[in-house]
This record gives sequence, C-alpha cells and structure tokens, in this order.
Amino acid sequence: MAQPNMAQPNIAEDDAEATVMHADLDAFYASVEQRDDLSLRGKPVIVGMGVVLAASYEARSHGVRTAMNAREASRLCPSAIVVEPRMSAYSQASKDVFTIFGDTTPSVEGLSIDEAFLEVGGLRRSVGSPREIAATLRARVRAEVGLTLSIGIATTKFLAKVASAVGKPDGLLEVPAGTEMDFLHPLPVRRLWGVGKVTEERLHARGVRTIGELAAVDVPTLKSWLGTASGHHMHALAHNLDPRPVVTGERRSSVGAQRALGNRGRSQAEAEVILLELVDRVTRRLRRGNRLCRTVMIRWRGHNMSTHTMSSSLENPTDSTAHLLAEAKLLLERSWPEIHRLGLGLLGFTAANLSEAAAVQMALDFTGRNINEVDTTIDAVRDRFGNSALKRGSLLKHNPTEMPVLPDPGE
DNA sequence: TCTGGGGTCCTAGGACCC
DNA sequence: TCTGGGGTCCTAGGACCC
Repeated sequence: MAQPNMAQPNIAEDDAEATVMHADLDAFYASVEQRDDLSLRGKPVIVGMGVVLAASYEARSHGVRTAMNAREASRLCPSAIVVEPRMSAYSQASKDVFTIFGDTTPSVEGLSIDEAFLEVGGLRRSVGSPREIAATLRARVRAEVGLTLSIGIATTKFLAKVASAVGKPDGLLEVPAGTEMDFLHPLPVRRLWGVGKVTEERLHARGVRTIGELAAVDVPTLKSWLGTASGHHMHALAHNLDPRPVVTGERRSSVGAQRALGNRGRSQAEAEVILLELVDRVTRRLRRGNRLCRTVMIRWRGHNMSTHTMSSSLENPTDSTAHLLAEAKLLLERSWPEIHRLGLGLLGFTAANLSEAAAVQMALDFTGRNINEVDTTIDAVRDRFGNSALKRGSLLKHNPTEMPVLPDPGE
C-alpha cells in the first residue's frame, strides 16, 4: 500500500506562469444539434444511431455515455431524442471555432475536432492576462458560433487539460502557478491523461486511488507495475512535469478508414469490394493532402470482438489507389483463413509511414546525381519540409539511380 | 438495430547491418 | 567451447484518446 508523501517535488516556480490554455467544446456534436434545432434545447439528445457518438448533458445526467450502444442508452434515458450525425455541420462549426482561436494567438495546437491547446504567454501586455483572454474567447465562441467552450489554464499542457475537464461544462478554471499539487493530488488517478480502464484497475489493485498517492510511488516500482515508458510518464504527470510545448503545424502520421459490418457472414469477394471503398477514401485524402504512404495496414474485428491487424511496407511511397489496393488485397488474402474462422464484424484500412509528396519529389529530382550528394539532399529536404517529411527507411536508402518514377497522382 | 470511426503512442521479438 | 554490442526497421498487438 503506497502512502501519500506530502514532500513537494523540487521545481522552479519563480518564473513559472500559467499561460497554457486547453479549450474544449462541451458535448460538441450534441451541442451543435441543439444549436441548430430549437426543439432540442434543454432536452436529452443523443447523436449516433448504433452507438452513442455524443450525448447532451441532459442525457448524461441519466448515465448515458459516449461509445455506449444505443440500446443501453435508450434504456437509461427513454425520453432521449436520437439524431443522426451531421459530420459536415460539425466540421464547419469546428472551423469557425478554430478561426477564433487563430485570431487570439498564433500558437494553436489542434488535438481533435473539438479541442486545442493555445499558448498565450507573451500576450499579457498587448491583450491581457490568460484569464482575460480565456473569458474573451469563451464569449466570442458563444456569440459567434453559438457553442459553449470550457477552458483550463495552467503551467503545462497536461494540467490545462485536466483543468478544463474539471471545469466542465461551460467552465473557466485556472490553476495558478505554485498551486498545482494542491489541485492535482486529491483527484482520482483516472483524471490523468493516459490512464484508462486497464491502468486504473492496475493502480487500484495496488491501493493507489488518487494522483497524490500515485505521486508518492517511486519510479522503479511504477515501472514494474506499468512498464518503462508508462511508469516514467505517469510519475512525471503526477508531479506536473510536462515539458511539451504547444506546437503548431504538425501533420498526422497515418490516415485510415473503417466500416462496421454487423454479424452476418461475408464472402471474400464482398470483403474486397468494401476494401476498395476504404482504400479509395484514404487515397483521396492522401492526394488532397499531398502525402504519400509506405506502409499499409488492414484491421479487422471478429464476431467475438477480437481485433487483428496485418501490415506490410512497400518499396516506395505512393498515393496510388491501384497500388495500395493490390497490397491491401494481399493482406486480406493472407488473413482470410483467420477471418473465415472468426467472422468479419469490421474492416479497416490505414495508410501509415506518411511522407510529404513534395519532399519525396525533391529527393527524386536528384536521380542520376552522384550518390555522395544524397546526404546533402536529405538535409536540404529536411530543412525545407521538416524532420518528418521523409520517413527513415524510405526510398532514400536506395541508390538514387535506381529510384523509380512516382506514379501519376492524377490517375 | 447487438458494438462507430478516427487517431496516437508503446512494447516486444525478429531481421538485418556494421 | 566461444557466440559482442549497438542500432534501425518491420510487424502484430494493446492501451488510450475524442
């Protein structure tokens, strides 16, 4: 049994100031529905027909939760109004809100469709304190987009996220520098970003229920419970040690699509048709984003809900539907005996190991030059497109004179 | 109406390289 | 009999997030 240790970690608090903001739209999809349909206001609303994608706070008060299946949800809240999701409306609302974020500070890091980190240090003199900026932001989002926004302000990203969650709904919660541990340590471990059901159970089994109790466990012990990386990570977070800055302009590292298929049997031919649709959706997005992929992965779920993946890497990055479909079909074929045994309840396709098409093209432009220049090329490409523009182990390992020509993106 | 759709990061073993 | 030691990449699976 871990005993709480009240000793505070030795962190420099003199120059620390709470300038990281985490902004999070409340019950996002459900709120957009209530905004657009007056008859839904003040009523329990569930978005999603098969599974709950979002629930209004009125529905949540009956115990309805995200990811719950629809039958369970309507049992808990029979009066709930169930609506079909309107993704384009949500994506427009998200854009509108992110525009306001961008007006506020250049340092915006989007986390998902409905939340972002904003760094507002350095704006004190010209605009105001973080708390003032947050109040303005909330008022603008309410007036201009018609949605409520909760904001947490703290010295680190992690703590700002915890603060916005604690402040919800429609809240503004600042954790002033120096008071972090007072705020954090009484909270249950589940509040930590990265502690889900499994980790929570593991910690509970060891008698650790609050973040303060977790903070008192030494690192080697924590590592033995949770693994090396998680052990370190959780120890750091419990002491509010989170050096990650707010970063802008990060590109996602994989793109995927999937479809649930229900419980009836599917032939391999049917599965291939579904695969074509998935690959097509993904490659369109790749081309629109000017990205190439080197690793393809299929994911499937059996009727017993077990999930499986199979992946393979191509010689050269591509966004070609034909090439990626051919590779995906091979994976499907290799998996088929197992799929046949367990049934096919869901099929997904993911393109990973993404590169910037322009960066790959720039590297290819050196085809035929002296191989000694390749290093210089890589440096130049990285300077221009950033570190992750070209994946290690991609075509630059090959002799440039043997590099194939990229497929025509306009096929 | 049995169970969505999109992601991230980590682990661990094996292949392979120098 | 000895069978290093460090590194990257690939692949499959799992926990977690919204």
